[in-house]
Amino acid sequence: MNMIDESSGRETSATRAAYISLRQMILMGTLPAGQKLKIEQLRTLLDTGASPVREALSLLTSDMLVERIDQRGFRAAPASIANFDEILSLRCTLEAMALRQSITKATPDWEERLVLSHHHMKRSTNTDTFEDAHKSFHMTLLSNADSPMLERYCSQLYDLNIRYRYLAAGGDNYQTRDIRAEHDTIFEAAVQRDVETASEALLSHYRLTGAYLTKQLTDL
Amino acid sequence: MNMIDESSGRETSATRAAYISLRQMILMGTLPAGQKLKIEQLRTLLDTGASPVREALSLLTSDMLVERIDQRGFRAAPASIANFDEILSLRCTLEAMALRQSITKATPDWEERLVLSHHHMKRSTNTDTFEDAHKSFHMTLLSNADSPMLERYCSQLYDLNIRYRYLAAGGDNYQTRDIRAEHDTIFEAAVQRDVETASEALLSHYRLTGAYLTKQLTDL
DNA sequence: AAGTCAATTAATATCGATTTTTTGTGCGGC
DNA sequence: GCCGCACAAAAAATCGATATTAATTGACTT
Repeated sequence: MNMIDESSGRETSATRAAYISLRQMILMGTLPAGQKLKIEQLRTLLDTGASPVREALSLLTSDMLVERIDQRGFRAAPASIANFDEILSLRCTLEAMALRQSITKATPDWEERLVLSHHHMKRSTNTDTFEDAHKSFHMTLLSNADSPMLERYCSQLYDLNIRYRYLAAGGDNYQTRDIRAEHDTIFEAAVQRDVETASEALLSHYRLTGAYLTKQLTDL
Repeated sequence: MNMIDESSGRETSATRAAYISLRQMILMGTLPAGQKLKIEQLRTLLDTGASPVREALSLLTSDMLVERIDQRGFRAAPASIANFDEILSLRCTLEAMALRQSITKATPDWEERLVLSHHHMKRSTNTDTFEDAHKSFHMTLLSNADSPMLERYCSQLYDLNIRYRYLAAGGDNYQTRDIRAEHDTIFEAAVQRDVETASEALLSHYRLTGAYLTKQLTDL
C-alpha cells in the first residue's frame, strides 16, 4: 500500500497496528478468503477501537486484500484459481517490464544493493526470515526501474501471491524445488546486465512456481 | 476503485457522496495536486462529518489520487511529468495486454456492447457527456479480457490520466486533434477481430495524446 | 544570526454513543 | 407450500467529544 512509513520501528498508530495484523492474518489464511469481516468481531480480536479497524480495512482495500461493499461492510478478498492465474499473468508482464527498465538503467549503487539482498536471502535460514528476504530480493531487482507505480503494482501482486502459497501448503513451498539455482541465475544475469537472460529466468521462475501452485490448488 | 456499486442512482452513504465529490475535485484540479487535505477544511467544504471524509480519503488512496501519511493526514497525489510518463507507459502495456485478450475471446455479446458504446460516444455532444462515454468506450474495449484486476488497473490509470488533461488545458483537449478517426480505426479493427491493427491503433492513440499533453505540460 | 528547546496551537487519530441500513424471522395471504 | 410484508436483531455508518501527535512560534543560548 502507499502508507508512507518513515524508517519503521516504533508502534505508531492503532490503525497501523491493526493494518499490519489484519494483513498478516489475511495473507496467512487466518482470516479465510471470502470471509465476512465484521467490525465488532475484529475489534475484540485485535483489542482496539472500531475506527482503527475500519480504517485499516479501508487501507487493505488498496492492496486488494479486502473488498468493501458500500453499506454492507468488508470481506476478505475471495480466492480462486482464476484469480491466481490472473495474478501470475500480471506479474509476468509487469515484472518483466520493470526488470528490463531496471537493468537498462543499471548503476553501481543498484548493483550493490542487489548483491546485498541476494546475500541476505541466501543466508536466511528459517522460513519467516526467508520470506522477507525473498520479497526484498525480488523488489530490489525491480527497484532501479525508477517507476514508483510499477513497483507498487509489483509489490501488491507479490503479496497477493503469497496468500496462494499459504493456501496451497501452509506457506512453506520453498523447499520443494531448487529455487536457489533459479534465483542465482536471475541474479547473475542481472549483475551482468543481460536483460534477455534475466527476464527469461525471472519469467520461468514465476511460471514454474505458478504451475506447481496451480497443481497443488487444483488437487485440493 | 473497488467499491462495488450496485446499479447506482440513489444517494447512498455520506462516505460515497464525499468520495465522489472529492474525486471529482481532484481530477479537475479544484483540489490541486500535492495539496494538503485537512479533514476540518473538507468537512465544512462538503458539509458532512469527519468520519465520511476520512473514509472517502482512505478510499481515494486506492485510486492513487490521494496519499496518506501515517499520523500526518492526507494530501492530493502530486503530479509531475515523470508521473505522467509513467502512467502513459503503464497504460500502453496494460491496455495492449487487455485488448489482446479481449479480442481473442471476442463474442457476439461483447461485439454488441462495443458497437453501442462506440455509438454513444459519437453521439455525445457536450464535453461532460463525452468524457463518460469516452471512458466507457475504452473500458468496453477491454471488458472482454475477463480479467478483473487488469481492468481495474486500466480504469485507475485512465482516471489518473484525466487529471493531466485538466492540468494541461482545462480538460478540453479533445477538439485539438482528429480523435474520432483514431477511435474509428480502433473500433473497426476490434470488431474485425484484428488484434494487431487494433492494438497498434490503440497504442498510437495513446502515444499521440501523450506527446501532445507532454508538450502542453512542459510549455507550462 | 542561526540553532535549540519549551510552550502553544492546529490537526489527526481515536473513542463511545447514536442513527441508519441491512439482515433475519415469523406471520398471514394466495 | 411459497411469496410478500411487518417486525426484531445485527451490523454498518455516522456523529460529537476527547486524547494524541505533529507543526509552529518565540524566547533563549551560543
